[in-house]
Amino acid sequence: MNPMTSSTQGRRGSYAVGVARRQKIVEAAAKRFALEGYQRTALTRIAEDVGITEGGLLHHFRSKKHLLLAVMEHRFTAEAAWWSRLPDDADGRDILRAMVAATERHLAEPGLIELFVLTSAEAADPASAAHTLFAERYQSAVDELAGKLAAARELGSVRADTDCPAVARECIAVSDGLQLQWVISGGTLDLADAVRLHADRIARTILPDGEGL
Amino acid sequence: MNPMTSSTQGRRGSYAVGVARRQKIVEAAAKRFALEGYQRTALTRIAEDVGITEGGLLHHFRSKKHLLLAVMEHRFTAEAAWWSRLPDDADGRDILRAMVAATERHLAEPGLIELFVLTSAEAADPASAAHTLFAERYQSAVDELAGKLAAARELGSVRADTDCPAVARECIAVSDGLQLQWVISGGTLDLADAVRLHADRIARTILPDGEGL
DNA sequence: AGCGAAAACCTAGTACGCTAGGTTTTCGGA
DNA sequence: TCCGAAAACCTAGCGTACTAGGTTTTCGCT
Repeated sequence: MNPMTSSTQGRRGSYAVGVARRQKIVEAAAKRFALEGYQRTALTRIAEDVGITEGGLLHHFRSKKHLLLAVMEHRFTAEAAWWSRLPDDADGRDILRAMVAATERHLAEPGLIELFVLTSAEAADPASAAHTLFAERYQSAVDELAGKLAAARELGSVRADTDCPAVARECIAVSDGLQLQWVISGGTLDLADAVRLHADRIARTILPDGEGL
Repeated sequence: MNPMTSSTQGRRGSYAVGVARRQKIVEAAAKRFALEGYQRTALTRIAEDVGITEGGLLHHFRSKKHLLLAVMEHRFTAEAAWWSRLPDDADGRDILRAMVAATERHLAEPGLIELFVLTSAEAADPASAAHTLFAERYQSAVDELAGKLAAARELGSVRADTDCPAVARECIAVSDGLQLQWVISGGTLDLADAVRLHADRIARTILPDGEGL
């Protein structure tokens, strides 16, 4: 029998101390990243926060980017949980309104959009770990949204000639693109309103009544 | 008289050697960044390429980010020049088609979109130099596109009830957001097609005939 | 021509991200 | 209970971005 299934296999998992430590690290990192920015926070500081050495921290997270990734993964999980609360039989209008609501929630969490933009850039490098995470996230985000739209189309609350995956991609692109413009404008841009305007345009082209939101 | 206007003012400008050096540095940096990526290229390498020390390089560009910025500024200038070729009396359809064409041009230049996404993230920090550049770029990009749309609206080739700045922002957001999805998909996504689909939707909502492209 | 001030460039040193390899701690099983 | 293997953690050292301060080069002006 191979070592993985053997009864005498070595201890594979983490120790209790390790799990607790990692959680503390992610919390400390999230706090510092949001507060002073990713670039400006030194790993040594985070390590100090949780009472270990920089080297010790790097045992748990192979690189600073991996740590950023862990923080973002945390956020994504919360985001996915929120979306799953949208009922399966939601009509087209409900779905578009949920998009707008999601943007408003993002705005409420300070520093989140900045971190998102940063991780996006990191993900541009195919060799990075962020790339894998983001590739998966985008795939599932597009798929989920497209799926909900397709379900609504079956129920007749979205036009039959709608290209659901394309609309889903576009909505996500607008959301990301406007978020970028928002951070760069220094918060001047009325992000929620801009997203609403787009959702309204989508509504006029994919809802059977041709009306906006 | 103040020192700025005095005939005995010190030599303010750069020397010929300096100008030439800076140009060489930007060229070398652009090449390396596109080839091996921003993070992976060391300043020492670029300095070697142009025959100076790392310290010497940092005399011309205060930081690696400033250098990246200089490279991007180069690209933006070329981009602006391209857009200025669009005639002032272009109708709504022409403008939307130009958007699609712009995307196709971006795709032709390898590494450009990656660099753009990277600089975007950098620009999220209000204290960075990239922030200022991007803020200006977005403002002028939105203004120019909105202006062209408004002109078309005056000529009747765009509906009278169109919110031109909003449409401009949305177009740019979609372009940026889809570019992000493109790099993350590893080039799998048909970017040009996705942009075309959006332009088509815009066309149906802002052109008088209600037709697509 | 050559003075002199500013640009151009270099050297030395610092902080940070990260690696390699060693030491200590945890904890399931004999 | 206590062995031992893996996790947890540390120390030492490297490469890179960047700073401070000094030296050399450029070039307008007299």
